[in-house]
Amino acid sequence: MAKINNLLKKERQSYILTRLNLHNKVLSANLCEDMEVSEDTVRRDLQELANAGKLIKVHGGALSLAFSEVHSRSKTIYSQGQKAIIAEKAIGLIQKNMYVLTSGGTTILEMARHLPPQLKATFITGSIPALNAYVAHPNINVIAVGDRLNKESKITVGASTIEKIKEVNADLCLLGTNAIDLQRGMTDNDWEVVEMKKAMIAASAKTACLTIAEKLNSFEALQVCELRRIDYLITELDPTDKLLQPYVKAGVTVI
Amino acid sequence: MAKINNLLKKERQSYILTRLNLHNKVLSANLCEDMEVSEDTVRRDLQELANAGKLIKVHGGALSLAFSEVHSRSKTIYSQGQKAIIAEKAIGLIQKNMYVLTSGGTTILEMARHLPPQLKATFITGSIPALNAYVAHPNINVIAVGDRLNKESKITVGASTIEKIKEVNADLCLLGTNAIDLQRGMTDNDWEVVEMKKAMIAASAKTACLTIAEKLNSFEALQVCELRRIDYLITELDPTDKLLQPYVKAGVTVI
DNA sequence: TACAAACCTGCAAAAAACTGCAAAATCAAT
DNA sequence: ATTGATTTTGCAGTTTTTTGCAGGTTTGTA
Repeated sequence: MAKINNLLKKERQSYILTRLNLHNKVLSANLCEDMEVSEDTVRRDLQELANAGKLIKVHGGALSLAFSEVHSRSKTIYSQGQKAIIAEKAIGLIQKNMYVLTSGGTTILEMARHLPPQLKATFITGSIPALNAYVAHPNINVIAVGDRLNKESKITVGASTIEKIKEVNADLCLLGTNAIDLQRGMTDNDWEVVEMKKAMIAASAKTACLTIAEKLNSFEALQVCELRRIDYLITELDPTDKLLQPYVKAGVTVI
Repeated sequence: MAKINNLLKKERQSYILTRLNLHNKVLSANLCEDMEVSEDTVRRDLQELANAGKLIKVHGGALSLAFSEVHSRSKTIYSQGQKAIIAEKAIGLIQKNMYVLTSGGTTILEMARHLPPQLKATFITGSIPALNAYVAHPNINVIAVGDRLNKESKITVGASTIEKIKEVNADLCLLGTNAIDLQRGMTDNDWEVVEMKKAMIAASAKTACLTIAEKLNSFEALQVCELRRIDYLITELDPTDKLLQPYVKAGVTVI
């Protein structure tokens, strides 16, 4: 970083803000070296800018305002909206009298809440929160696959669950997804959950993968299935989005 | 997962939350490796975030709030105070490592919420609301008996459910009760629910009948079991209450 | 029941922040 | 240009924050 000296107070502060916009963070030690002023001066500058609400002061430096917004309330509501978009798209795949296998997860839950009241279909799942949502629906049939409960993921797991799923010939499988990328396909971090999802995919004619775009191109330790086993990829983005083109090219129908 | 170093404290915590939102859980060991700080620092970060209510700290890592928020809405239950009394009495019957079959209903639900956190036992049920309550408990094992869902009563019913229950040798069966009287024993109004309860009683060494006193000496169309099959009768009243004496005389242990 | 991993407590070193103060710089008039 | 008021800056000493570590304890699991 270039050294700049003999700055007036105003100039220093605008320099700090410029750097902050560029890198989203500044360190006091760096600033006082580059501007050739004492740490105290830098600290006082940061303090003033923080009081003016132009940055967030932290121990050792400062962060840009964009930083705090990442996990604010508005962000969580925003992601709720994204999941609602995904939910609507997924519902478009469900036709009358279909048998639908679903996993758990917040995205699936959102879909369960958005199901149109007149829809007639049969939903099969081991996810307790999903079951909870399905029972509120007036017309669908619900089948719970039972066995031991994995309390962390709130789904039933175990041999009996897998067996029951294998007996099903479902039309569609809707899977909430923790991670997906081109090389490793769909991956997850819980062995039992992975086994469940594998069984669901095997028991369904078509598989749809629901995920917010944030989780695209990330991976976890355990593979659920290769990318080519996935028929539909559903995100909140427009199918023409640049981020999704690699998946289109790989043969997945992106919705 | 990519390594990122030289982070400010706020950045570290933000990074943790991002990863948590992405994958629903993080391991301390992973985090301290990826951010290149000591385990102590990670632990302190997680502790602070947990105190701020941004995540759930668990042994070895942390969990996202997204999942646990789902079941937080608790409707006010009819005569909740009385049901709490019944719940406490019923819990007194449960001993360590017991296998307990339970039906559904608000009284059972109240009991599920009152279970002492250190209790270790196995609970088996087909009731979705009960399952929802059981998953929140840190130590119990939970087994869901699965099959078609009866949406009115929110329990699983059908041949497969009955079969599964028959395989169990439970120590105790806790039944929420719609109606009980001296002549007809326990009665109910839903064919499928009655079949489930019959199976549960047959599969248990002891049967406890939970009911508010209001429902004593009333009856419904379908018999679940005769009075002599009931080992314990649990109401909110004192066992010496006049209303209960006929049941004592009939050989039921009134609690 | 034994073992390893995770946890907690207290401590100490390093970095950063704060406090008060005086020197230096800036500004605004003459 | 000079002077006086005001602001800004740097410094010394002290306090706080952060971090890692040593130890002893708890916890989860096989």
